[in-house]
Amino acid sequence: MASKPRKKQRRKGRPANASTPQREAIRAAMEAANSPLTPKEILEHAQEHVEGLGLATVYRTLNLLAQAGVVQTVEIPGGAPRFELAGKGHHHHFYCRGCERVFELEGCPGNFAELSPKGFNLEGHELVLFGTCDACGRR
Amino acid sequence: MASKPRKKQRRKGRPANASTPQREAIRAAMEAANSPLTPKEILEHAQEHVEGLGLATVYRTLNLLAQAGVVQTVEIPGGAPRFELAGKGHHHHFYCRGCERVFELEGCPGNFAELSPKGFNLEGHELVLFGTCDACGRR
DNA sequence: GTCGGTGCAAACCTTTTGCAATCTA
DNA sequence: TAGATTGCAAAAGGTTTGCACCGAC
Repeated sequence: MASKPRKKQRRKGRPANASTPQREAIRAAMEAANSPLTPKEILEHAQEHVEGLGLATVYRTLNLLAQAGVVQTVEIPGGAPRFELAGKGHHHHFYCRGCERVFELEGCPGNFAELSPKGFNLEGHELVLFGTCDACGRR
Repeated sequence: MASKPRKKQRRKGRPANASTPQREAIRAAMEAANSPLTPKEILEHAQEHVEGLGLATVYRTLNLLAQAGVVQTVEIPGGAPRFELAGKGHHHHFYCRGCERVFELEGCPGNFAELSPKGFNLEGHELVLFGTCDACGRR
């Protein structure tokens, strides 16, 4: 180790976390949808605005936004991982086994503290409901 | 046409879903653990009883047992898929962010029907609590 | 000119599948 | 012997990473 680590001299080029057409398109795709989307779905929607957009950029951007707390991951047991914009307040999801779509739910029964064993520190929870949506139930 | 069997037509070879050392070891590994295990963990534990056991066999057996309702999948957001023996009654899980272990919880607040939108048919739910376990909380 | 962002392709990881060998009823 | 199970390796999906090029400050 001949040289000592330099301090971050980062103001030369473009600032980090810049707004780019790709990132705008990815965020727009998620805003347009009112339910969590898979990376593939995000790619397809965003490609309508930015041609040549690659899946790697979608993943990189999603990870970036997730780290910044702008997007949240939504994992449905038995389903593909999805992403949605954060900042909508605490809510949960309903997964329709018929059309495999995910719906956002309002409200939360909360109060799961009593389920935690003694000495455990409860920091959060995840709740997913399963069944059939209105349309699939009528079939 | 060949003669028709009068009793249960047991085929010539080994009956399907037979008990084998591999399957016994896999089931034993899950019984020994009091928390859901990942396929890799199951493989490592089962290999102590059956040398040369392959990961493919673990997956095949798990899928077989899952289809038969003997094991259940437990998916933790942000964690690897895990498997546990079924037949323990309805319960949920606590995921410790410190040691990344999964603990089984007793009881269930139930009654999530009111969260479902009108016309939706609720068939089931999945609940996961996050936080730190007793040991990790003392650190 | 620098440095971050992007696209492409290769690498990685997890899970599934094809196939020959093995084993049991 | 027939058919089921297994182990290995290859395949298949999904996600991440390396690298050269491009564009914004």
